[in-house]
Amino acid sequence: MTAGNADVFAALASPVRRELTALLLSGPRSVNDLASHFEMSRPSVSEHLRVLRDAGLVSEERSGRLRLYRLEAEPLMEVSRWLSPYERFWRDRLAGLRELLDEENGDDHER
Amino acid sequence: MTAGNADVFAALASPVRRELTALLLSGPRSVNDLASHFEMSRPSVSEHLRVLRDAGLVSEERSGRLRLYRLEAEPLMEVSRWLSPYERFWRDRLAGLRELLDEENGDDHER
DNA sequence: TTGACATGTAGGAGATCTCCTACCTATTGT
DNA sequence: ACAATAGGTAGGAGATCTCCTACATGTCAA
Repeated sequence: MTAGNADVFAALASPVRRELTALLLSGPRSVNDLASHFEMSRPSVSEHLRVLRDAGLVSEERSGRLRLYRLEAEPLMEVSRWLSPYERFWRDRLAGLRELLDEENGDDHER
Repeated sequence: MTAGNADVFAALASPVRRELTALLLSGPRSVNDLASHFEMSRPSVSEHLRVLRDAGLVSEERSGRLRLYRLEAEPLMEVSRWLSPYERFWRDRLAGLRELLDEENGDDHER
């Protein structure tokens, strides 16, 4: 089970785990490297990494005695796909709002 | 405090709450209307709505003895903004993948 | 081989989540 | 005013989360 069966949103619900994914944006990192950015113990970071792994958000690659964690794109793309109907929703909303503003004052706006 | 102080990602971590926001895409709905789509008790749905409200994802408007819950765009836009660096990430990744495939097309590999 | 390092796992304490069943309040229709 | 309707809140049971400290495992260097 390398894949992501677990809930991606639940995995991203923790600020710690979001920071972990942010750290991994710049490339793969070892556990100790990642853990050094937090106050909490290294084993706790390890557990957060497991949650991310179970959600498919990261993968691990062994390299000697290091384990490099790497960000995986697919689950994030899922989030993006989930978001798209809502993007349409707020675009419509903003369009409606602008219409309203336009008709409420005939002034010309800058920009 | 109508605004969303609570964690949007945590609010979206629950499948029930994601389904609630999906239901609200088509427009404002009352609590009973929303609750009718779930197996769980109405008070439990009410609590989920509170979590969404605390995150700013929905707002409530009283209309007689009904309370209409309405989807709010702003927190979803925050999610979208959070996502954008990752979008860049996976685009780069896909671009790299295509490059790799293109150059593998030239020579023949086994399989 | 031995020691040092990198990391995962076990087990547990305490906090939080999720659901329930009462119960309370506000609004509407008669 | 009274009953019915809509919906929030209290309190609690059980599950899950989050963190910790040991401890186990695997790898490298001497």
